[in-house]
Amino acid sequence: MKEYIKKLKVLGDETRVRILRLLASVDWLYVCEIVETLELPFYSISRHLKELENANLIEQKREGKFIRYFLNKNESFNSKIIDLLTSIKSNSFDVDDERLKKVVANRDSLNCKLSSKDKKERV
Amino acid sequence: MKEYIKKLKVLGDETRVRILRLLASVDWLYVCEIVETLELPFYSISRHLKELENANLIEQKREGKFIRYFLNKNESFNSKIIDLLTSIKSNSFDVDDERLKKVVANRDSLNCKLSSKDKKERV
DNA sequence: TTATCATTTGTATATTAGTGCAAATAAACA
DNA sequence: TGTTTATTTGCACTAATATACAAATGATAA
Repeated sequence: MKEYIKKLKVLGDETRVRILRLLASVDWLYVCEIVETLELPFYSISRHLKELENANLIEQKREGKFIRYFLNKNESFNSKIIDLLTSIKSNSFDVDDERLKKVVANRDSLNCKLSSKDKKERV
Repeated sequence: MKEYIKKLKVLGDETRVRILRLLASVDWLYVCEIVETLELPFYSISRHLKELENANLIEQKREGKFIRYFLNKNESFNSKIIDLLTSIKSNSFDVDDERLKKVVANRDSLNCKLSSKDKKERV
């Protein structure tokens, strides 16, 4: 499929848009931080991240036990997409932003084990 | 579904992106002109137009036997989407633009019957 | 080496979307 | 009125996506 359609197709999902917006507001995030922020199961976030990566919208880098994800800023079309997405105003984004702030602030005491357990119970 | 996701979702299809680009380059088009330009079956174009309309990206207006479609320019998010799409460079768009030029030039002698027959035979 | 933690993946199932034909509308015209 | 033309729609079929669980992988630490 054409590269640009692949990118556009991947935008048609709220979780993926939320992930892209998170990554647009900080340099990078661990998978578990995204899980924590969006309150969705690990495997769900993982699959969405893979789709975003297949569309070359994001990239990853392993850091020991953790994996960092960050925006791929090497393509001008990507930047235009991010501009479009960050222009959207929505309640759920505000909530995400709030939670992200806390998660990043507590990065030192990061403990993915607890939060992912949390998630399972809450669902 | 949230309005903005509905719009983004609808962009994940090449035919719909091609339709939006056509409509961005002229004031309006008859359905049969889009069929003629994109060389796709009538029913396929019709269905895609309906999806674009459901997402409030385009509007229609009947003119006698024909129906005109045109961009909905009343939402700023729509304009941003159109800007994004028109920034894409692609061979197939060039071909569309060429054909559209001819179709619009021959608008006076418009004859949808012939061209849609054409389509069926070519497929 | 075993245990633990972060993340991904295989498989199964459910849901949604795309494709194509033929029939249905809606307007115009003979 | 019946016919033709432009467009939409119902239905059947196939293909793509989403969702969930459990098991697998890859890294670290005990």
